[in-house]
Parts: sequence; C-alpha cells; structure tokens
Amino acid sequence: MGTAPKAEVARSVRVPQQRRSRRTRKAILEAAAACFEEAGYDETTTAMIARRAGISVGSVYSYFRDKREILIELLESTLAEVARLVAERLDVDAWADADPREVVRDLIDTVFHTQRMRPGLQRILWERHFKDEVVHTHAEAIRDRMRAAIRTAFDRLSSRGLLRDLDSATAAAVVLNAVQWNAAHAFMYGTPEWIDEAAGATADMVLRFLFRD
Amino acid sequence: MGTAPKAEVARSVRVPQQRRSRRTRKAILEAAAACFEEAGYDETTTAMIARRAGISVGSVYSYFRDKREILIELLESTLAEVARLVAERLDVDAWADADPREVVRDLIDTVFHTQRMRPGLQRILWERHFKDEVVHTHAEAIRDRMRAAIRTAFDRLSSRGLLRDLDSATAAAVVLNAVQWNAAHAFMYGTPEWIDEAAGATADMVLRFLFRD
Amino acid sequence: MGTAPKAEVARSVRVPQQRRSRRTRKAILEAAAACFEEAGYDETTTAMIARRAGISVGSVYSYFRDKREILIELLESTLAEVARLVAERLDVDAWADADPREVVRDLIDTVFHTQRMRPGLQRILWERHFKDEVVHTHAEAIRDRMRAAIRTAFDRLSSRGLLRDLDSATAAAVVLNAVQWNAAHAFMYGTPEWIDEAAGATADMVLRFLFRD
Amino acid sequence: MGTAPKAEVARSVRVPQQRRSRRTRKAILEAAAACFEEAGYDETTTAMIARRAGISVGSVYSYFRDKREILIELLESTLAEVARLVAERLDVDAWADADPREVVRDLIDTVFHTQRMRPGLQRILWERHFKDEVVHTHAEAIRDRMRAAIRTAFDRLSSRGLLRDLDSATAAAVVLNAVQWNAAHAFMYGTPEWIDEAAGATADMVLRFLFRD
DNA sequence: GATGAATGAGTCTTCATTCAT
DNA sequence: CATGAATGAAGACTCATTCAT
Repeated sequence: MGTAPKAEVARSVRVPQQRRSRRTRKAILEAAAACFEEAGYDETTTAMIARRAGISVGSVYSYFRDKREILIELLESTLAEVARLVAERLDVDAWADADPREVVRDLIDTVFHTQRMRPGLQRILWERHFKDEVVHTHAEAIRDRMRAAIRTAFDRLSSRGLLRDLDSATAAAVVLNAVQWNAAHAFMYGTPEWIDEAAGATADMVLRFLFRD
Repeated sequence: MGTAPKAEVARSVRVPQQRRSRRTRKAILEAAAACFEEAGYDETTTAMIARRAGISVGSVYSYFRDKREILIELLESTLAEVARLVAERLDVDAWADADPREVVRDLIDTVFHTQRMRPGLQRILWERHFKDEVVHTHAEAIRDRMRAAIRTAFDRLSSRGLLRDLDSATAAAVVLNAVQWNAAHAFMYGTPEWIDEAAGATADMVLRFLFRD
Repeated sequence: MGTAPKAEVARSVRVPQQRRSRRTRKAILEAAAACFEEAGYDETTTAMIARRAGISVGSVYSYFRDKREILIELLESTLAEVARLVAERLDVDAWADADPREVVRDLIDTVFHTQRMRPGLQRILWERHFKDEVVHTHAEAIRDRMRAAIRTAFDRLSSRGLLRDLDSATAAAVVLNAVQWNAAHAFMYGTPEWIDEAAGATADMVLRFLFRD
Repeated sequence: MGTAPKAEVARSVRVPQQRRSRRTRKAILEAAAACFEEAGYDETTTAMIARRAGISVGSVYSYFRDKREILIELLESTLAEVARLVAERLDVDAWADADPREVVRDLIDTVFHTQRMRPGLQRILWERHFKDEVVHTHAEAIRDRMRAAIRTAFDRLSSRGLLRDLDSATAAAVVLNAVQWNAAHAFMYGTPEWIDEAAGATADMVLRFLFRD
C-alpha cells in the first residue's frame, strides 16, 4: 500500500512511478474537492470522484481507505493553509509598537481572509461540522489556535494599558465568533460589496468593544 | 405544501377522525423530532419514526409526502415559535420610553433565547442549513425578520439621537450575526456558565458598538 | 422487525400477513438451501437467493440479517432434525434388555441415517466446518450429543458385562468418528450399494471392537 | 500445468536466472502456504502472498497462472510428500515375515503420520475438498493410492491365512476412512495426549476387525 | 384509512488480474 | 523480467417509497 520505496536502488524506475502516484493522489483530491463543492459530501459517490479524476473506483480505494478519509485529508490541508496564514499574520511579536487599532484591524482582516481560502471546501466543512466528530475536532483545533493568538494579542495590548478592562479569554472567544460568523456568512451568501461593508462594521464593533475611547 | 386533503366526505363523521388525524400527525412530528435530535436527519429512517410514533410506515406517508417534508414542517413550527418570540419581545412600540440600553440588552437576550427553544432541532437546522435549499431559505426568512426588527429598533433609538452614527441595516446584520453565532456556539458546545458569560460579553460589545458614550 | 403481532385484535387482518410472512421466510430458506447445494455457499449471492425465491433482495434482508444468518438457520434446523432423530433412536433406556449387538447396530444405523437428512446441506456444513466458527460450534454440539449418547449406551452395555474392557469415552469418540466419516463419505461420493456395503463393514468393525467374542 | 516456459534463449545466461527463478517460485509457494494456513485460502489475497514473498504481485502471476494454481501446486507437493511416505512405509514387500499385527499398526501409524505433515495445509485441503473439484480429485487420488496399498497389505496377510474372512477392498476403504478421519480430527481439534489415545484406540479397533482372535 | 411486506435502485468496498513503464 | 498502479466486475447491504390486503 502506498509508495514505500524499497531501497535507494533503481531510482530511475521508482521515481516516475512515485511521480505518477503523487499525480493520481492529487487528481483524486482535486476531483473529490470539486465534487464535494458542487454536490455536497453525501451526494458525492466514489464513482463520481473516480470518473472526474479520470481513474477507476478501485484506484480511489488504493489511495484512501474510504470517502471520509478523502474529506479528512482535504480538510486537513485546508486547515493547514489556514493555520499557516494565522501563524504568519497573527504573529503578535511583530506588533510590538504598531498602532494598536491597526493590530486589531489586522486580526479581523486575517479571520475574514481565512474564509477566502477554498471557500467551497469551507462550506463542506460547515456542512459536516455537526455531523462528523473528526471534522468538528479538527475545526475546533484551528479555532482554538486562533482564539489563543487573539487572546495573546489582547493581553499584549492590555499590558500597554491600551484596552478596556476585559477578561481577555472571554473577549477573544466572543470576538472570534462574531468575526468568524460574520465573515463566513458574508462570503457564503453575500456580494463582494457586502463583504467589505460587513468587514468594516465588524471591525468598528470590535474596536469599540476593546478600546477605551 | 402540507398534506393533500384526501376527500370531502361527510363532515360529521370526519370530525372525530380529524381529531385523531391531528393527533397522529403530531405524534409523527414529535417522534421525528426526537429521532432527528438523537440520531441526526440522515441517520433517522422512516421506520424509526413510525415505530416511535406507534404507527406504521405507510401511515407516515399518508400524512407527509416524504421524510424531508417532516423536517420542513418541524422547522417551520420551530421557526414560527421563534418568530412569535421575536414578535413579542422585539415589539419596538413598547420601547418608546424605555432605557435604550435595556432595549438592546433585551434584543440580545431574545436572540440568545431563541437558541433555548428546541435546541436539538436547531442543531439539525444548522446541519441542513448548507445542504438543503429549502431549510436555508426558511432559516434566512426568520433571520430577515429578526434583522428587520433589530433594524427598526436601531432606527427608533437613532431617531431619539441615542445611537452613534451608523448604517442601521449593516449594523443590524452584523449585530445579529455576532449575537446569533455566539449564542448558537455557546448553547451547542458551552456550559451554562459559559452561556452567561458569553451573553454578557456579547451584550457589552454590542452596547459599546451602538451607543455614543 | 419480524412479525410481532401488536395485539389480539384485528386477527383477521394480521393472520394472512403472518401466513404470507411465514411463506416468504420459508421460500427464502428453501431457495437459499437449493442455491447453496447447487453452487456452494460462497458462490451463492443474495440476488440469486432472492430471484429463486421470487422476491427482491431487500426482502431477503428484512427476514435475515445477512447471508450467513440464512445458513445458520438452515444449519440449525438441519441439526435440530438430526438431534430429534438422535434423541429418538439413541434412547438408551429403551434398550434395557435388547440384544446388545442390535443396540450397537442401531447406533451405527442412526449415525448413517443422519447423513440421509438433507444431504446437500450437510455437504455445505462440511464445506463451512473449517471456515466458520459458528458452524463448527453448532456441528460440534450435535456431535457431542451423539458422542454422549453413544458413551452412555456403552456404559450400560458394559455394566451388564457385555463389552470388552474399554474406556467408554475414548471408544465412543473413536467409534463416532469412524462411523460418521464412513457414512459421510459413502453418502457424498458412493453409490447406494456402496453405502450398504460400507454400513455393513463399519458395523462389523465396531462390533468386533466392542464385544468380547 | 505449471508455468508456461517463456522462451528458449541462451542457456548459459539462463542457468543462474533459472536458479533464481526456482528460488522465487519456492518463496511464493512458502509465502502462500503460510498465508493460507494463517488466514485461509479465500481470505488470502495475492497481494499478501507477494508481500510475504518479498516480490511484486505481477511476479506472482509470472510464476503461476492464478491464485488457485498456487494452491494446487502446494497441494500436489504436499500429497507427493504423503505419497512418498506411503510408498516407503506401506511397502508391503518388506513385511513378508513381519509380525502381522505390527504391519497393521504400522499402517495406521502411517496414516496418522500423514496428518503431521504440513498440518496447516491439510486443513486448507479439507476446507477446499468440498468446494474445488480439482482439490477433491487430487485428494481422492492419493486416497486411492493409500487404499490400494492397504488392500494389498490385507491381501498378503490374508493369503498367509492371518485375517478374518473379509472383502479386502471394502475393509481397506472402511479402515482408511476410520483411521484417516480419526487422525484428522485428533490433529485438528485434539491435544497431543488425545492424538495418542485416539491412535491407540483406533489401532485396537482395526486390529480386532482384521484378525481372527 | 391503516398496515407492513415488498421493492430495487443505489452505495460502498474488495481483489484477482493485467499491463505500461 | 520485475514492478505495482490501475482496472472494473461483482457482491453485500440499505432504506425511502409504494401498494396489495
């Protein structure tokens, strides 16, 4: 199962096979993502995925244990992307002397941004969120990360005496929920203009919430 | 929509049967609600519903066109309840001279309250929200109603010069999203204490957002 | 699941349904038995059984959890028949003063007889004996019964001083194996004449083994 | 039967390859035997065999037409071993003046012994005996050989006036069945002690059957 | 109207076998 | 010759829906 290279010998023979393998694997993931986005997870059959990937049903099963595993992998890679973005943009150390309001705007912008990544898959993620424990857990893990980053940011700003007197943990959770759902809703059902408007109003709300003035 | 009336036979004979009919119909809805909440919509079979309602599968189909129609009706009645609550508690006319902050607190409290109604079904509603156009439409309709009520409240408060300078439509949407998702999340995954805490912080955020001071 | 009559009411409605149910169930068992005998267990598909029974695949599954359960039920009823025969014919109490050699001949005859019952199914039983723990257990249970009956018979004869000095448990086991396999082999692969001949020689062998002279 | 010889190319080049070939072939057979014994024939996949043999699935198919052919070859070699043992130990000429009882004891011991050879495979053999015509035929062939050898032995002993008046063919068949199944059963399901006990009692039975006294 | 047996299309999944590299 | 990715036929099983009784 898989590509497990036997040894360092015969690399010229193995390499193209591995490349082909990787290509097939990727084709399955892409086909599955497309199917899921178009028809929904439950409505997508393994046969549909195979057809779209231009391979046979059997091949799907030689790369993934079952349909669910494809979703999980897709979900993981999406969340990894999100996590990378979060790690990059919520890097609180870089904010040392930044305009505190800009810091928060950045925070909110980042959360809105995460919704821009693979939006189709994110809808599937919401679709499965209440049905699949694993999906829920994975999604909750990335949320925790964002929540923690936000809280740290709040604590930093607070230690500089810039924030109102708030419980940073509660504030982070409430703000994340408010921002995330406004973002998700805007991206799923809103126009581009509305996204901007919603982002602006959300930022306004959060800023008023956090800052003294 | 609803169940096609079978015939227009002797009314005097029908009446007790209609009473029984209504009872059976209710039994089906209750059984379905219980099943959906316990096992989820997809995982619930019509046989499970019938057994739980103490009738036969065939009977289920003489009251409802199909499984989905049961869900829609359940959803409709839940949303009707929510709508009733909203109509009652967001009755802006009653707020004429009320403490404006109390008005907003009431608003938020109401939104949080809606999550307390048939919480199991609400989870199903979320579960289907992204999968079923009709569910989405229905849910969006009640949201629109709440949004409109909130906006009207904002406009009233605004006309009394009590609010910051905001676009009431945008503000209503953003506030509703923020409050609703914080409420849903708290009720689905939080402890009772967290629900209170989240409600408090959310109210705090919204109040700061809306009011001048 | 099944026919679970709700109450003693409406018997005129329920009865024919039960009758129909029972008929369908029987049809499935008969069709399955025929398929198993003709094609073997593994080679028989649920679709084949359904087609032969003149019903749909789904119906098969509403009467039996799966294919294996059909086999088990078939096996159980076969073994029940065998057990009944054994209980009847190996009733040692009836042998009190019988000609001891006749007793043993009867014993052997009974074992041979068991092979005459549903011979096709018995082949399937052998076929599954080494593959299916449950089949093996069931078969072994009936063997134990036969072994015990034989041993008791030996003990009775022994107490009348009619047998050679033997360990009755070992003797019973060895005799049962010898007779059973000779019987099975004869019935599966031999002609009617050979069955008689084998039965005779087997009886001769066992008699010499047991009796002094 | 066997693997179709691919071509008649340069023999000097082939020789070492043939040696490797033979080694690979043996590896496949051993791997298959191990898999069959552990998991059963049907449950063993060609991939399992290949992995265990340390080669690729494709290679398995360049040595054997299909999975079944591996079993047949395994069966043939097992039976060849058995046949060799039988030929050696049932060599009636060597018994000319031997103690006739010892001759028979040897006979029985030999049959018991055959069960000691590749016991795992023998179980597979029983498992397939009723499902696979070829397996059955092969097994029956070796049985015929044993039956013939036994019969010849009986005839020799008989011509020396040592046996009771029996039809040697029938006696040989019945004795073989009795001994073989007692042996098989003991080896498959019995303890070592039981094997000895069963062997002893079986020998006792057969001796009483054959000899006058 | 009620019943629940019957339906059968639709899914997932497995694995012996082939064949391009 | 070896490889192992690809194939696809086949089979078990489910369940919303229908309809004869």
